[in-house]
Amino acid sequence: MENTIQKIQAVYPLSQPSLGALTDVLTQITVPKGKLLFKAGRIEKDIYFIEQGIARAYSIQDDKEVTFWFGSEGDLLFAYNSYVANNPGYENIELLEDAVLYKFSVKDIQQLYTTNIEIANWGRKFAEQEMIKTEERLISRLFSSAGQRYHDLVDTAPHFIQRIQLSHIASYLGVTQVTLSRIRAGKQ
Amino acid sequence: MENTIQKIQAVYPLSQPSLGALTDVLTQITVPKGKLLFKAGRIEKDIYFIEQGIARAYSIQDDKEVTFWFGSEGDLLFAYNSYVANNPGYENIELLEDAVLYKFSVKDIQQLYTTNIEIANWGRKFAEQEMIKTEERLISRLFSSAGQRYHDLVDTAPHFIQRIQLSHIASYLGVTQVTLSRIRAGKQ
DNA sequence: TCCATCTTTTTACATATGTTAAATAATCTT
DNA sequence: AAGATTATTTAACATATGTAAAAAGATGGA
Repeated sequence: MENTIQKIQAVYPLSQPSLGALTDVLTQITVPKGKLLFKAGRIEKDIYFIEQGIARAYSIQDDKEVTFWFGSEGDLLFAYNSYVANNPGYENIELLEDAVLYKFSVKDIQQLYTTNIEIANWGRKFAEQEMIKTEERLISRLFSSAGQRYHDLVDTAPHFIQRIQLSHIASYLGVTQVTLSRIRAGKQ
Repeated sequence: MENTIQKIQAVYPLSQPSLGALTDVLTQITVPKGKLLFKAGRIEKDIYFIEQGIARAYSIQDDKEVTFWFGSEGDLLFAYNSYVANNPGYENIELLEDAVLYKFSVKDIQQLYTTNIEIANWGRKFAEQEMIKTEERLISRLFSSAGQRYHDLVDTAPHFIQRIQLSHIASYLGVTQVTLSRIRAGKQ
């Protein structure tokens, strides 16, 4: 569980006992490529660390899939509204490769939040970092053209470009695959 | 400080002693319309609750202001990167009306986070709620046209439409003011 | 290795949105 | 109240991106 431990300590360093309390609630599972782990409209009870593999989150809008997130090793899979407020999620999350995950329940982590101040602060830092990342994605949409954002993605997350099919990348960038082809051909 | 207290308790209910510990670090200030409270590139040491007034956050991109956030009574003014990581912010925050704010320092709140588990969980819930709100803004951009988003804003936040000039609204919606005029005229 | 399927690119055309500028409307100042 | 300034709408034109369909390329199974 190397990637998972590294992610946990990168969010907010925990003492050995607190780290133990957190890892005690984790269970390893393997999931095949193509598995739809989260479905929109459900209250999701579990959260997963990605130890190995790649995933995308999408929603259906006017009969079309809109991809709005990619994750890989070290990222967490969770439904925002289920995690925060025990409400139905709007995200479908699909594994794009065979994956190894560490699973735990929202209930377990919330129990730890109210009893262990280190883990409460871990949860705070985790939410703060997700908040920053989400804000960055929003800002990048507001400030940059699809072409710029494609090149940013090539520079900062080449593994996404290499491992994910272009129809999903185009959707993520907010353009059609035709436009992404034009971008890749250097026509803008 | 009615709006501020109400906001604090809405994020995560605090016991009387914890609420006292938090409000003890607040100072009331008044700020005139037009004041630029946060400037991009600075490490911002303070955070503010909006007790009364309205504000916008924007950045400069290619010589143009891009507005990406509005806030009013009960919202917090803070620079994401300064609050989370003590880094320079990318946001300019301008008061659009004469305002009453409650000010406190990032340092003070972080001190409380490490010593008071209730306030640590308050900070966690606050970040989680900001994360959800930011994700919602992103999703709304991805899924809805500017026209739909304008009508959503009219329905869910009419005070923003009434109190904020249309050039800022257009920027927030990600279109030019010409397009917003066409939307308002019902031409789409 | 060949065929079927899936993915990506290219083409041709339609259209929504941007740009620039002018006209109208609203607000502020003295 | 008049004039000046600022905000909003309208018009005319240019262009980037979407749509639909076909072509080209890649992948996988028998």
